[in-house]
Amino acid sequence: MTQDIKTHLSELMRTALASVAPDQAGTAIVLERPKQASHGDFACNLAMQLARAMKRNPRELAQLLLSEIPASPFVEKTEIAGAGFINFHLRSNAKLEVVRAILAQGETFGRSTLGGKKKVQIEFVSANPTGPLHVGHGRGAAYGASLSSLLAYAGWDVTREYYVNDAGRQMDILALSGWLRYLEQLGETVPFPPNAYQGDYVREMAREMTIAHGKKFLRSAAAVLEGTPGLPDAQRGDDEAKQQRESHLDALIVTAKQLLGGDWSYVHSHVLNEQLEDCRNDLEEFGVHFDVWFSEKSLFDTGLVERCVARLEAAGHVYLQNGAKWFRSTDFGDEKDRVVQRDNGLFTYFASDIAYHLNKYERGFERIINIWGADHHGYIPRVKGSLTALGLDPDVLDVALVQFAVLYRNGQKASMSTRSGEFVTLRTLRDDVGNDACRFFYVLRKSDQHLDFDLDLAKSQTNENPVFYIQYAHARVCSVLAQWDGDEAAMAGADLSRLDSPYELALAAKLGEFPEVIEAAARDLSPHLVAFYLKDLAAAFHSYYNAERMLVDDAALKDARVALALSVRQVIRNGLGILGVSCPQSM
RNA sequence: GCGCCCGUAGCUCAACCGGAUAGAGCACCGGCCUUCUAAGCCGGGGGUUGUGAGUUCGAGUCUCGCCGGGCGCGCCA
Repeated sequence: MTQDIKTHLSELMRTALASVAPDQAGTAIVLERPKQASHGDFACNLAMQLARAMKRNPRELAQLLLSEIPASPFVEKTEIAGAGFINFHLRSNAKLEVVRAILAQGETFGRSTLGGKKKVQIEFVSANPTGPLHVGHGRGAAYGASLSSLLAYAGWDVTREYYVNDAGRQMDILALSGWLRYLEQLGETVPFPPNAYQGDYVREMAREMTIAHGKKFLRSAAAVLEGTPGLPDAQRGDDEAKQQRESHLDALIVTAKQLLGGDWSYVHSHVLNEQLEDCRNDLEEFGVHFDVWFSEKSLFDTGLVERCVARLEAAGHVYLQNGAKWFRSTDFGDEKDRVVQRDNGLFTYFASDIAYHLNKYERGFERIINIWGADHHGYIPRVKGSLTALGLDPDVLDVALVQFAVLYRNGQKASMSTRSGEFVTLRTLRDDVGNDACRFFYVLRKSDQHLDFDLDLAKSQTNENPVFYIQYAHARVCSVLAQWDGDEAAMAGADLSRLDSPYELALAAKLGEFPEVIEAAARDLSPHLVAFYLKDLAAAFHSYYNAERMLVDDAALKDARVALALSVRQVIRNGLGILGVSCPQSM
């Protein structure tokens, strides 16, 4: 029953609708939980919806509908209120039925068949493995992991995937950075380029290489610098100077590849694997798990990128200009056409991304969700355009944008640039704040809203962090149950009729919302709704806890209250489980 | 300049397909521990939902203008 009380009411309304307005039978029945208790347990706005189509007074229509609603054993009374709402007041047995359902269903309570077991792929984080994850990635990780759990809970067959950008220039820069540090440690100092990776982790990787391979990769500084254009003055920030720095870096990469020959790919894969491993460990510790780590490089190795571009070409969506191949994305709503293959023959990142998406479709996913930083929003039209051009349905793909978290320390913005090395890592944040608070804090607001992450506040470990509030409710239930020391399983059959206080009925109503919250949150890709719901549930429990005693002498009443407490514990567990937050037994 | 997103209490944020008196937390003020965990509860002050129009039974929510903020506009990834 439980959730089906809503379905039940919906059927009552549909019966009334068929009788009052047969030609409007297709109108959706909307049942809401009124904000005010005096408005009953459910409100229906059907009469107002019909008013427009039928050009009649909503209250009159409400009266007609009301007289046609069949009698129900669960409904105490119905009434017309406001502009034409029909309010349902339920009998208390109907309100308490949810407790029984929770105890019977346990950790499956709230699960839904909404997703129909359809295969959905969720790709998230996908940070370049060129350095530690920072707090911006953390948000994407927390959101993606929670969303994945949420959709799985709502009946989807979820695959969590990380796209590893192991094929581009950034990886070359990282390999070069590691190698230059390696040379430096062996006494061959080449001026470290300002636009190479500065972080200490690069030095550490270099140290590991010296330990493992000694002087195997050693070359003279003079050889490295030979033929390399010089660096502009460090103070210069103009475009020309920036261009010169990039050229300098690229020249060094070319030289390094020549000097190292086959060893270059060793250095390259060494730094890649180091960073990837670090990243994976970081995420696993954060409770963020991936089913697939997908290599961008593999798209080139299997020739899919080439085939993909050829396919676009064959379909007439590609033209040649200035030696480069352009995809005519403007035909599909993009602002301008995009290069897929440069005049030097190299494919662009966009080309491999088209191939990646084609691959996703070919793997048979019925739904694809990309979680991107909001700064990539301009990228959506060209990707969707390329899918359309390939004859695929672009609506299979959803892109959920995550705004970057802006970090504040001592009331000031903290820098988050990876290259400068002055960023706060996710690991640092987790150490300071704790994984639970971190996971919860990240999903406490809509993902596409800016998040001000106040480090000092998060570090303070006070009750200002709402995750404690929810965990505390759970711990309180556990504490009561420990003192009660009865048979939990037997409570599934407890007589609940003794629960009649406003606190108890309000709590039961709140528990009953859980399945609706799950579905709404899954539909909107909004795990934050689960977080807000849990705060509300915890609040209802804390109020009750302070108002009534559960372990009373009256055995029947005690059993009923214990059953209620057990169901609260279960729903908190189910909810926090989706958000990746633990449920301590005591605090 | 063009495009996308956002403006809600002092601060950080909610608000289910457009519904009834716009809600929480923090901060501030006043109460509650001889009774299951005070990381809690109860009460109080605090709002022209940036602004001006429009759509309708009804707008924080939809449409348009304006003001303010963010992001994007590479043969980068």
